[in-house]
Amino acid sequence: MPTGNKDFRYFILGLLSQQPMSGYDAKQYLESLGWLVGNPSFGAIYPALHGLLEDGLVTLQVVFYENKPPRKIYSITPAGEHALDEWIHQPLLVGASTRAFVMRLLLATHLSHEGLVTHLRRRRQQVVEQQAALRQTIGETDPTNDNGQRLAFDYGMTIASTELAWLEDLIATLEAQAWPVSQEFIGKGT
Amino acid sequence: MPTGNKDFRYFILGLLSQQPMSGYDAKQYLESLGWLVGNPSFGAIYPALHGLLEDGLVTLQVVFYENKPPRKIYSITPAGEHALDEWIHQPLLVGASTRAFVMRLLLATHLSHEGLVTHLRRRRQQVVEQQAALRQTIGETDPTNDNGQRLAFDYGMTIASTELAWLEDLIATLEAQAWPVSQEFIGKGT
DNA sequence: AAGCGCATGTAAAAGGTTACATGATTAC
DNA sequence: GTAATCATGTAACCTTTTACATGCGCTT
Repeated sequence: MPTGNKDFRYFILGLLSQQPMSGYDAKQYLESLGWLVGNPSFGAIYPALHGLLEDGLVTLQVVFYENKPPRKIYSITPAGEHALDEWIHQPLLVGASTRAFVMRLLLATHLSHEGLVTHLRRRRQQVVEQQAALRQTIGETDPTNDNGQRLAFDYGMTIASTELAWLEDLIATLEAQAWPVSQEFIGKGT
Repeated sequence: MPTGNKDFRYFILGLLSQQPMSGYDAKQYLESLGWLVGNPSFGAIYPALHGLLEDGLVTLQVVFYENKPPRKIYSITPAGEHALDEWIHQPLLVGASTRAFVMRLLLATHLSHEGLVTHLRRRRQQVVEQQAALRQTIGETDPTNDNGQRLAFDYGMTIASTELAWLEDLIATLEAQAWPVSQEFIGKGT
């Protein structure tokens, strides 16, 4: 399969594109996000950085301190910018995790207006499909059924509805921002 | 430490405790849940069943058909019931995934009233902490900051708030039921 | 006769966590 | 002197996906 692989690596690359930092920095930053994107261990972060370095997507600069251990600051290269751009514009795989969605959302600055809207629309479709699947299963299941299943369905539907509303709202806002161009056009026509 | 060990295996065991089924059945059932608990592959399901069988937590019965391939129906054993009971009452690890929470929620029938409330309370605490972490990071970050970050924070806060409200609501309902404990119809015994 | 749905299974590879090792400095 | 923070890194392990193999019966 073409995409989906090494999402985490590209996400780290995205962080570096916003600001050069060390592996330690990256860990702290991710922790500050709560569990939005999980809390990967050093065993995941350092190898990711080494890989990016090997591929020439980042460069390394060692900074020495008098009273602290030296730090390895990674910075993105032009090749890295290009790779990041390619990755972030790839559509999420069907059934991609919420985490995959949030990772790209966090790097929204690297998306064009159109790219962001597209990303949100795709997520919206997935959430709609998730809701449909739940509704169908709930319909098929006889109502005398398991309590845990009912709770989980309700949970899923509640979260999905909220996310959907959030997405719709944001999409509408972003589309309105694109609107003035057309309005100008319409204005001239009228 | 994102998840408890072998959560998935125990989750499958939980499915079997609700109804004997084959690996193929399990896959279909999980798919019908949308992405509530993910869509594990056969490469995850079959080995899990083999492991359960080896540990004596399930038994196997092969059912033959005339026009279809034979199916291997797994049923939970008393030892399996016991192991399931132990597992499901263990508190989720700090930072456990939403998926881990939902898996236990789906098996809520196997939790006592107290056990379910405890489970929900622990999840509530985690969501509260997640929100606190986000608020703090948002506060520390200067407002001229990155657009993607703002979007992701807003997303995280919105989802978290909804989940929190859902949890509070359910906990309140269950606590209200706690006194009129009522007749628990355990099993189908007459 | 080709292809699909059923149904099981396994091996290789990918990706992550856990747990450790190192070593300097600051705080109690 | 002992713990904690800073900072990097590796190796063993665990789990899961990917991708394949098998084989039957039904449909086109």
